[in-house]
Order: sequence, then structure tokens, then C-alpha cells
Amino acid sequence: MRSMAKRAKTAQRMRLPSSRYNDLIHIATDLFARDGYERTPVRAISDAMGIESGSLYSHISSKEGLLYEIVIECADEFFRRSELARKSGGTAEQILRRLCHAHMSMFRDELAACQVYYDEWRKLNADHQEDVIAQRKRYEKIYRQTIADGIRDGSFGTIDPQWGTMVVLSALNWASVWYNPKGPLTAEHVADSMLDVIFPGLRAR
Amino acid sequence: MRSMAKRAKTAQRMRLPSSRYNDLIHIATDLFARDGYERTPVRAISDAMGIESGSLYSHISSKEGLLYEIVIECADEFFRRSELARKSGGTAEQILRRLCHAHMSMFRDELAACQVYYDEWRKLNADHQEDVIAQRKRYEKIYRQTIADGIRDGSFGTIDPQWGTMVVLSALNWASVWYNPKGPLTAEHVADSMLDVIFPGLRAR
DNA sequence: CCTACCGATCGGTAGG
DNA sequence: CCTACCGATCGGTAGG
Repeated sequence: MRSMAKRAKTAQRMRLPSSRYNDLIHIATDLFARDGYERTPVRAISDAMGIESGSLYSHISSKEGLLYEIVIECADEFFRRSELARKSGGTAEQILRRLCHAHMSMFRDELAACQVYYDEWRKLNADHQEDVIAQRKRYEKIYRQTIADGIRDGSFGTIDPQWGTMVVLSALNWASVWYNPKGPLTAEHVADSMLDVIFPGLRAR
Repeated sequence: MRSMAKRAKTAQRMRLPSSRYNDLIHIATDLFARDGYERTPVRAISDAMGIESGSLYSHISSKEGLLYEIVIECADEFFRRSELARKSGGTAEQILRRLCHAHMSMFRDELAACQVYYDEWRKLNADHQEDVIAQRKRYEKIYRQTIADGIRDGSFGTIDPQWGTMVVLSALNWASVWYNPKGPLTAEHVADSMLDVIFPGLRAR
């Protein structure tokens, strides 16, 4: 309940984005991704912004709240992109491929935020963790339903949709460890290579 | 170099195991797994042992050194078990299956240590991280070679061995998040279910 | 293994 | 957004 209120406040802030606040989010995201949340003193963030540590608290209410903003915004963006992919139509296999492209596109566009999401979400307080888990479950549901659709229409075999979802997502998430957006491989190529290994297993009966 | 010396010292300590030292390792492993390395004060460890915090330092030289002991011992045990599986003979496909069983057996027998290994190894100092990376590379090499053998003997198709290794290991490692050694699923069953999804892709040409 | 204690650092606040 | 500062906690040590 409390966290729902906070999320409404967040949405409000994003309708009236302060450029200074966006700076803060990006600076903190990069520092948290590089050094970890707990190893990043608030003074490192204020230093990078060129202000005193005390002045940070006119932008944020707590360090934990700052982490929450980064993590939940990333989880929301994963969800938004997968919703778009799901609505784009085609066979279940085509949708699943587009879902994987959307997933990899997050690593291409928001790698630091993704790393903070994956590595640091457990450091949030209980209410905030609940929000993140809820959003992740909605996200995984899109995969599960797509695979279930594919079983119904004959694209896929007798795989358990939950099991298939987790094999696909854990294989994709491994890419967040090594994928370099500035390297030679496109996000689409990585997703397709992964699916070359996994699709035969999804089709097997 | 320095870290090689430390590892020799570790081996020595393990030849003369003090039961008190083993208690310490197990208590710290459980606390680090549950709360995270940085959120676990040394006082939480000494409390759980029933001694004062200062007395801990007659057993360890630093908190970081304690983390290293846990992580490198886990990485070593992963390697030892996979070496046994590799030497057990049979086709490449049989060996790969046994490698996956060995991997899952670590989650069954040493889940807390595995979680500390995966979640906290980045908090080690540079020398210690190098040791861990070196051991992980030796570990992955066993998988890579097994898949390469399987391509040569016709068990597998045209998959890139490195790519196949990472798909297999990332799918297995996902199990460390949810697998419950006391639950209904055996470690072998989980590994086999995972391989049912992945083997068809490894065989595909 | 204990007592007693350290210097450093932390997130956060009051008042302007 | 700054100055000045806080109470708490941290990993670790000296001397026994």
C-alpha cells in the first residue's frame, strides 16, 4: 500500500522531469553498477554531481529510495517493451523471438540499470522488494503465456511453459554479464543465437 | 603470486582441520548467504560462535580473507566434482549429463556456499578475484572440451562449444536461486529436465 | 579467548 | 544548495 503511493509519486515526478534529477539517477546508476550499492557512499554520488553530500537530500529522501527508483524503473521498462512485442502479432514462435529481442534491447540501451536491477534488488526493503517481485512475475507471465499459446497452436512440443520460460530467460540474462553494446554483436544477433540452441528443445515432443 | 602462497596456506590448514575453524566457516557461510557479505558484521559471526568480536581474529586475518576461503573452496569443489565426472568415461553426451549432475549436486550439498560464491565473489580483492576467475575458467574448459568432443564424435551438431557451455551453465545456475535440497525434486531430475530442453539444440545441424 | 578501545566512515539532519 | 555536525556502526588491534 505504502509502496503504491510511492510509485504514484514517482510517475508524477517523471511527468515533470527535472534535468538535475535525471543527472542524479544516471550518475547513481553508473556508480551502483560499477561498485555496487553498498560500496557506493552517498558522498561519491554528490561528488560526481559537484555538490555536497547533504545537498543530495533535497533530491532524494534516502539512499534506499534512490536504489528503488532505479530498479523499479528498469523492471517497468522490461515490462513495457515485452508488452509491445506481445501485441505485435504473428505466431507464438515469432512473438517469443520478439520478446527475446526486446529483452536483449534492454542490455543494449540500459545495461548499467539492468545490472543494478539484477545485482542489487535484494538490498531494497521488504515493501520495495515486493513491488519488484510483482513486476517480475507479470513479466514472466508474458513468456509463459506465449509458450503456452505455442503449445496450443502446435509451434512447440510438450515443454512445461514455466520451465521453458526460465531456460530462455536465464540464458538471455547470462548475456548481461558479458554483452558489450559497443561491441560487434547486435542485440538481435545474440538473441537469435541463443534461440537457435533453445528452440529445438521447445519444439521437441 | 601472493595469492598462490595464501592458497598453499589454506591447504595446510585443511590437512589439520580445527573443528572450531570449521564451525566458523559454516557459520559465516550461512550468514553471508542469508544476509550478504557486506551486511554481515563480524560481530554477527562472533555472536553466533559465542565469542567476542575481537576473538575472531585469532582464527582469521581479515573478513575478506574469510570470504575468500569460502568462495575458493566452493570453486575448487565444483572443479573436483566435474573432473571426476569427466574421467568416468562414456560418450560425450553421457559425460555432459554427468557434468550437469555434478553441478546440481553442489546445489544439493553446498547451496549456501554456492550462493556466496555467485553473489559475493566480486567483493574479493583483485588478487583473490583472479584466483576465482582462473578456477572458473578451468571449470568451463571441461564443458567446452566435452561439447567439442561431442561434435567430433557426432553426438552434437554445429553448435559453438563456448556458446553451448554458457547456455547449459546459465540454465543450471538459475536453479541455485530456487532449488530446495529438501524439496521433492532430486538434483539429478532437475539436471535431466534442463537437458531435455537443451540437448535437441546441441544436436541440431 | 577477553577487555577495552581505536580511527574511519557511514547515512542523514538542522538551520540557513 | 551549503556549512557543520550527529550518532551509530564498522573492521580491526593491543595487551593480557
